Amino acid sequence: MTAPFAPGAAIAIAVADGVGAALLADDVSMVVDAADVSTVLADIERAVAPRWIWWSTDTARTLVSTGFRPARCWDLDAVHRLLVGGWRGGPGRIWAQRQGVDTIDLPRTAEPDLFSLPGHDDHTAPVRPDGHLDPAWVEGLWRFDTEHLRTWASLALDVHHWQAAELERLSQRPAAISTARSESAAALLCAELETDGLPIDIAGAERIIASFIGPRPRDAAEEQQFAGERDQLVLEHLPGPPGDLDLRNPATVKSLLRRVGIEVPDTRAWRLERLRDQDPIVDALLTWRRAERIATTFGYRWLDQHVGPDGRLRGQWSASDGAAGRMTATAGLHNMPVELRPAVAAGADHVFVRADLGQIEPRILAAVSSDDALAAATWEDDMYAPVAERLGVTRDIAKVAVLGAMYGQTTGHGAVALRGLESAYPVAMAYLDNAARLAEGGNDLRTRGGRLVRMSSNEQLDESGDAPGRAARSRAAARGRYGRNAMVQGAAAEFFKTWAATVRARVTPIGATIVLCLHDELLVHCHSDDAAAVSSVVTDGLQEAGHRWSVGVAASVRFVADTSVIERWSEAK
DNA sequence: TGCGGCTATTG
DNA sequence: CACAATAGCCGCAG
Repeated sequence: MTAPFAPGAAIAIAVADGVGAALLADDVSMVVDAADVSTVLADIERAVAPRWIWWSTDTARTLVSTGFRPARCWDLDAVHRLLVGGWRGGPGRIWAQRQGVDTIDLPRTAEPDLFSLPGHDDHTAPVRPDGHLDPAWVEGLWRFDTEHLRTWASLALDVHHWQAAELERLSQRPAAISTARSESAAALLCAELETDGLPIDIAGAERIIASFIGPRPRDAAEEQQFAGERDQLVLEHLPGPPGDLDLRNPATVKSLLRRVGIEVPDTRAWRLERLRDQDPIVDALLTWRRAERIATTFGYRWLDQHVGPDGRLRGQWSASDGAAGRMTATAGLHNMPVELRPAVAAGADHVFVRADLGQIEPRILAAVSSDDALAAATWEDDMYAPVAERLGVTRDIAKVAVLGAMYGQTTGHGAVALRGLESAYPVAMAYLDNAARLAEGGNDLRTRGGRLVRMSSNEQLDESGDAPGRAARSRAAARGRYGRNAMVQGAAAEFFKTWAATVRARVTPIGATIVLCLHDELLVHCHSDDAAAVSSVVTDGLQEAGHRWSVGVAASVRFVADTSVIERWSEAK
């Protein structure tokens, strides 16, 4: 059975569990039985190395679960989010965008009721007369035949052509097409991350948790008892009757502190930290907070819910969430306390190759703004050193100033150095100011990779008839900071995904897998014997991504990564 | 029961 | 304590 597709063809694929798959290129179509999906796709992959086109990452999840991991893809949902911004997607919205019809009030299917007969309805056409997709037709796909899947694939192919043409029209054209591909690859990677999970040493994790909150409680009553005992370690410092105080209530904590003569506007840890000497109860409270955090969020329940019997921590991954399109993950994969990192451990005979990008945001700023002077600073391993020298300030001040410029800070220690930045790096600073000014005025922005950052219909803060008062100015300033930062953070996210996609492609033949993406950090799990090879891939992949990033940029920017081979995540510096 | 406020953690 | 995110618990409104 030879695949009739042309080398490198764009092949739309629609799959349904138990039904099979329909494959469609411009001039070729094919239907595959459910049982043969993974083998047939693997054959085609080997023969013609196509780019697979699908409606949503759910297709990627289906393929990964059948054992087929495509090399290249185009995820209509991922590209849609790139084109129109935000996190919303789905076939109905994607199709409406392609048709140029209203996307505010999309048709929905009626709630299923006793009168609608499953498997038998009148919906025979996918597109309604008003141009919208018929949601009932789409939702019924899974129980239809391969002929319907073929229709679904042909619509995907149509949207793919349209999206590619739209990207061509953008002023960021070359970057946007390449971003569409890496965003798609990142979505596929998300499906793999969900399947593979992060290797965890369960016994080690339990020991760490126990060191904070004691042994695993046998039942709810014991859990409550242990919690009460932890509370007591704080309350016993109080003069007078302990009463029935709830340490989880900030207002209670504030009045509790008042009883020992401490007055604070809020009870955040960084504020209490400076008051440790004032009264022993402060230290007890901070220790209690730490334990409480482990108990509620990263305790035994977390372990039981998210770590499988195979010792893998699994969460849901999104390839582009939020304003800037960073990757996000649930199950604590992105905010695990450092104390728990020793429990992230490679399997037997395996290691992690860990790499994190150094000073990624200022380097990205140099690239997207084409600031020659700032780009020159990126030639150094520590780019804040030359910046500090040029500004005549310490390295720490220089760092705070650069970060402050990207975040939109206007007060504090960095404020003075900020003025120095404006004369030393006028191009980069003008780039940021321009983004902030546009965002303040409610104008949409696009990152270098072409992602739309919506400021016009932003749910952030809409006000009807607001007088130009303090509140309105404050909201405008907030929009400015939001937009200014999104241009840098968003481009950094795109760069990271380009890097991750490259590493994914190169590391797969070695038999290694990416098990964690953390904004500027990659964790690759591989056999110990392959550590050196994987390390090279990670480093070379960065050079490749950096080179691609510098195309069309006047200034040449250097990107750096710190790479190490470790057995536990905590071993990294 | 849903939502805003507060708090914690991470990059 | 600026930018982004997930997630828990509390009090309050409905």
